[in-house]
Amino acid sequence: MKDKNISVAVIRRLPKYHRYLKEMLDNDIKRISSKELSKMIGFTASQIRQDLNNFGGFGQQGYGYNVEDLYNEIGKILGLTRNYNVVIVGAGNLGQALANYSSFDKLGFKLKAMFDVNPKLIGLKINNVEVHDMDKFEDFVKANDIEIVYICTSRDGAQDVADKIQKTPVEAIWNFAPIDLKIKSDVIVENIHLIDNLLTVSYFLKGKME
Amino acid sequence: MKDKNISVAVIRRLPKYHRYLKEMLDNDIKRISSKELSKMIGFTASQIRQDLNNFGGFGQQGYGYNVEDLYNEIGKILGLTRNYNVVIVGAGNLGQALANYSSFDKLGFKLKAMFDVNPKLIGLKINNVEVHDMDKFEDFVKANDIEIVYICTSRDGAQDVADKIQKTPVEAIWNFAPIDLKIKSDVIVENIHLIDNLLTVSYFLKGKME
DNA sequence: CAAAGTCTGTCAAATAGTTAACAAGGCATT
DNA sequence: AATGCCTTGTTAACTATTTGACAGACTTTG
Repeated sequence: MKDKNISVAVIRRLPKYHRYLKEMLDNDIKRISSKELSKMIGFTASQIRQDLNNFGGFGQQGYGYNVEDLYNEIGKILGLTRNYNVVIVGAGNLGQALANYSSFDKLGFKLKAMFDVNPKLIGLKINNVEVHDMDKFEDFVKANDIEIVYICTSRDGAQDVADKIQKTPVEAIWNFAPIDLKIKSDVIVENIHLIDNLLTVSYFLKGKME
Repeated sequence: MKDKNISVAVIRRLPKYHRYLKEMLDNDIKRISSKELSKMIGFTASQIRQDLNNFGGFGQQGYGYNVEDLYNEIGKILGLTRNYNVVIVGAGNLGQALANYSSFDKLGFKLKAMFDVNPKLIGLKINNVEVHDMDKFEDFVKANDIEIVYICTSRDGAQDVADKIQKTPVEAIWNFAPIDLKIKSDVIVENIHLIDNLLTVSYFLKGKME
């Protein structure tokens, strides 16, 4: 399964398939056709078949797709076959919110520690995970095979964290700070730019009013 | 400025322009060419000119763009010329995090109230905004000209909130619950699907390892 | 077990989005 | 005030993505 030449557009749809298939699985639905899935998920049936075929022929003519198999296959494609060690930097409300989401844990993203510079937060336990002093970050990350860091600091702290990360074997950053991190190495960066997203809301709102 | 036929791809880049222009403004940079901006922002110069030209000729040949003017123009396009009344449903960590972000307020998104079903949270004040009982939601929203609702509930509570919203004049939803809301009216929905985003991280991580 | 119906995989067509190229016009400098 | 340099706006070429169409394969049903 050498996923070469798969476009990002396709990749970003995969989690949605995964989500809907999980729901079907929970509702004991055994099979699904691209047409039915289309109705639920809102993509065209053609697109669904095209998307899935990038990774192999998971369906069967005259039958459709086996929900459980397809769910597992997409899980594999998304890298959900093993656990990832994770830490959160920034133990404010947002960091705590992420620490408390059990769904990340269930998918294999295992939170090993949190870090902050604020003495009031250091030592706290959130959902059984301890908040450490940021001083300990590099050592901890190296010693515990951390692969992903969620950056939940303020805008100003984020680049510092990114710089520190580049001195470690960390492979990926999930960034919530409203800034584009400058990264020299090949660390993967995925951003949640809340403000950017909110501004599209006001754009469309404005369009409605006119 | 009849923004007809503008593609969503363009719209989603506008907030990024806005963000970079703000930074330049703060650094007293008066003018910028598409080429320089390209270097900073990572889009091609051609794309930048193309994007901006969808909305009008903001630049000047031989000179470039006036940073302040362009910032203001993009602000206008994004609907940042007035305030929006907002409430948050779900006063857990995430709701509280959003309530505490001053940047939303600065851009004109004015938080008027929060709502929750949890008696322990009701009555609390977060950043000077009170948490009300969810029972009061519809009345409050109607009485206070609320236009945008941020849904920060669990997955299970979200659709109920969406249903309630459709009985009010609320125009837009910013949804953080991991579900695609079923909406019959023409309410604008913008989703932050954290899990979907995180799964793209594991996808790319997996790709790196191979 | 054969006929009728369904549904995938895939190729081709259509649409959308991005990049390249350049003419025309303003700026800066002498 | 004229020359040369920049930089936009814009058109056209190119690339990517989505949709449509259908042959072939499997399922279902009687």
